Amino acid sequence: MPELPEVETVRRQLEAEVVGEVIEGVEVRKEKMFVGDPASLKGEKITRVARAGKYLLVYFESSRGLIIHLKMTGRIVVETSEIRKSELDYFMAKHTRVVINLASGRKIFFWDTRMFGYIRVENNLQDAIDNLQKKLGPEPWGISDTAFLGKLKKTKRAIKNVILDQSILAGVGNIYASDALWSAGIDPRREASSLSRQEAKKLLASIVRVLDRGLATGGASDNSYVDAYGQKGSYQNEFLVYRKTGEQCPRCGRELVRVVVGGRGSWVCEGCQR
DNA sequence: CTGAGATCCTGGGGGC
DNA sequence: TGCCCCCAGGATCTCA
Repeated sequence: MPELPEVETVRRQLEAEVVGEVIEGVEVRKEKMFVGDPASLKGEKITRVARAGKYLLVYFESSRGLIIHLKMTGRIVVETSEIRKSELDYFMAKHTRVVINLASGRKIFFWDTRMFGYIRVENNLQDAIDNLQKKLGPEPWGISDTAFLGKLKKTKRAIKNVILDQSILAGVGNIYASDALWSAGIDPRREASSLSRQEAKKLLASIVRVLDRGLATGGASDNSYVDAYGQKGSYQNEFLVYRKTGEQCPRCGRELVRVVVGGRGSWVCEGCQR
């Protein structure tokens, strides 16, 4: 699932590939996944690609721009000489929902099996980003232990639901939440307000650590994620507990179990997560 | 106000 | 081989 490390990986690559490119036209194959008038993008020049939480932000030279969310199975892939024809054919297959044609002749593919993701045209991108930021909490690197603890103390919700709440902390998804909670030795079902200062500090440090590890490995390609070059990341090879039902806890050896928290699968060691 | 649950969607996998 | 059902989960919506 594209979470912060996956989206950031795509952002870096997309920025490296498409800044300076001018949009020639947009081919929308799935109406619901493109919000706005595709024809209006002709002539827009891309100047910057940024990110807010799990949202990709594509700036144009004008005040306009795009907000992209990959949701669960979205992929953004840029046509480059490194991507072989066979791979492009694959991306062009039935799950390609939008194709952005660039004046240089290259293409940006928006591929999404489950069609939860979207590209939205914003006539005033900065205003749209400002509104988006109001709904997003800080990224895990940008919050103090004290401020994090303060947020936890305010709610009786399960700690896992709280760290997945984008208005509290932006960028964490199910994979990194499960691994960070294991790393910090905290049971995902714990009431958030019950965490001690020490536990909150440890959890925040664990979240930062797993996200950094995700970034360093190019993200998790557990099922459908690939980067902007169509390549898999490798964080899935270092999952701590995510989707490891029945395997041994790396810390205490007890069998890991899957529990459901907030309707989501969560992997936990009931021996060393309290 | 909070928090829980449904919803959008398709494909993969297990059971029989 | 085929069919059914469960599962995957980010954000948004409804409802208690």
